[in-house]
Amino acid sequence: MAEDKGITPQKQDFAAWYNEVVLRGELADYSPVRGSMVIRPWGYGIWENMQRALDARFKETGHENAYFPLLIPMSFIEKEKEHVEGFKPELAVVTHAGGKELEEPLVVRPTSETIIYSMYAKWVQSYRDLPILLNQWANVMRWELRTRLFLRTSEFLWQEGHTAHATAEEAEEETRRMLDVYRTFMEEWIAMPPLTGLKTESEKFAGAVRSYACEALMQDNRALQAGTSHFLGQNFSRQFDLTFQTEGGEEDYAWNTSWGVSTRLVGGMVLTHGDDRGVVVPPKLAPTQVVVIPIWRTEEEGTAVREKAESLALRLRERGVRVRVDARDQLTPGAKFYEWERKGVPIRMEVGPKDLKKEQVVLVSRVELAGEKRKAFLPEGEAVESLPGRLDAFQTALLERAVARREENSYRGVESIGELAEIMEGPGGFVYTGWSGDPEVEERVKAETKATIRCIPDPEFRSKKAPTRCVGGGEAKMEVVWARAY
RNA sequence: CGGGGCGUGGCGCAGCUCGGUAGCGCGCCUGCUUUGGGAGCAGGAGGUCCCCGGUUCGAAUCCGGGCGCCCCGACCA
Repeated sequence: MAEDKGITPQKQDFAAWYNEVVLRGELADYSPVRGSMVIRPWGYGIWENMQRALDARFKETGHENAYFPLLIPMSFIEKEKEHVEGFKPELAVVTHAGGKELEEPLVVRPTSETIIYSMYAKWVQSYRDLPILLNQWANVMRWELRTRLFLRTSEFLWQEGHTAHATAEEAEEETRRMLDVYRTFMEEWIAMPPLTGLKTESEKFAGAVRSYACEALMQDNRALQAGTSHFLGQNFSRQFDLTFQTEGGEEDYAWNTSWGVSTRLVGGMVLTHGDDRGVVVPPKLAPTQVVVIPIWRTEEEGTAVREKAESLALRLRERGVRVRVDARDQLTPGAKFYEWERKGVPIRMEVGPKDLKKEQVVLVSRVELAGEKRKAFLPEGEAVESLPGRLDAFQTALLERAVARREENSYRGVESIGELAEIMEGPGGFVYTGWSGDPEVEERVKAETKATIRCIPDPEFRSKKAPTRCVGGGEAKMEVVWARAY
């Protein structure tokens, strides 16, 4: 029976590995409707921790939460030309309600720009009403052809920030600020270090003037667009009459931004840190950071050991650690070890009769950190005292590991499509090349290599020596990063 | 949309070639023994075999049609 208990190894079949890790780690399960999923408590707890951290940052940067409705009049979506074209194929439309056909079909929001800016139009008269800085936590629906748990489902949870400003400069600044919020969050909380930069015309959000994105490199060396921030210019303002009187008394259209991250981040976390044992959850995101497993034989031992486990848990909670004691009697300790490892709890604490006598505990780390054994036998006091530090070290180590992996799989100075194709067919990764800015080149490279331009990287990610040749021949006007994407 | 796979107790599957009244593992329930890396034994519960139609004395099995889900390729956070 030991045979079917393992998870398909990453190296054998990455897609199968991912599915099994998500399902068996109890992050999510398939729902009866094609392409939609149920987020289970463990997965939702991770999302809640993400929400908490992000929400705090949104508030710190001056935003408030609000809620706009799920249903949007079809005519709204149709107002912004590029916006409709971008979303039409994946809209779910309500045509009947209350037992009869509706006069005007309603769209289940794929995103909320239209409804939100139509409301802003109502609320804004003067430059004094600006800026409006709102965010909403919501579900959205995009009828995707091909779906994957967390990474692409028909319905998903996200936040969408929508702001209106009096000047383009201010809106642009907001766009960049929120991209940076995302980037920092991904690094500090998910330990998933993204590349940031500008999207090309063909990859930008439908309806935006410019899109910026966080692009993270997963363990299979494919890129995951993990967060986007858009400068919308006056595109939506014009369609929804979002005008205001300037200080000089003239009428002008407001400048908008929108930005979002979704439950896709949970998938990104799995694809960044997971291993053949299952999920690995960074301590800052883990609903349970330390699981205490009492081990006993006799009832007498059981009582003593469980008591000890509870008192240790209490002491850890006093130090701000999220702890859970798993005292279930029906499972052997080994079964619990496997279960919590599958779910990715960062640290396990074992307490048995032997430890009671020696006044020690066993700490086992979910992953082997640089230069440390997974298992440590420590005096109780020391274990308790050291745990917050251990969790921090765990978090830091994950980020360092991920940064190192990203750099090891980044290729700079690539000058030809052939070279790029070779990397894509082989190991994959981020490939930096020069680009003329010609969409035709972008299209051709994509057709030949299946790689897309993930972004025009921000200055800090650019190569020391700027490329001079475009990957498709001719002169380079800028540097871009290619990868096969999720 | 194209290609592939699958649909049988809660889960994973066998049975289908060659029709004869449904089985295995895990899980679940009860009891006893267990518990430091996925416990053992004994007893037990649980199934419209995806749906509709056809062939047949008889269909999980053969034939026709439909539906659903998953995976792989073109579009997307």
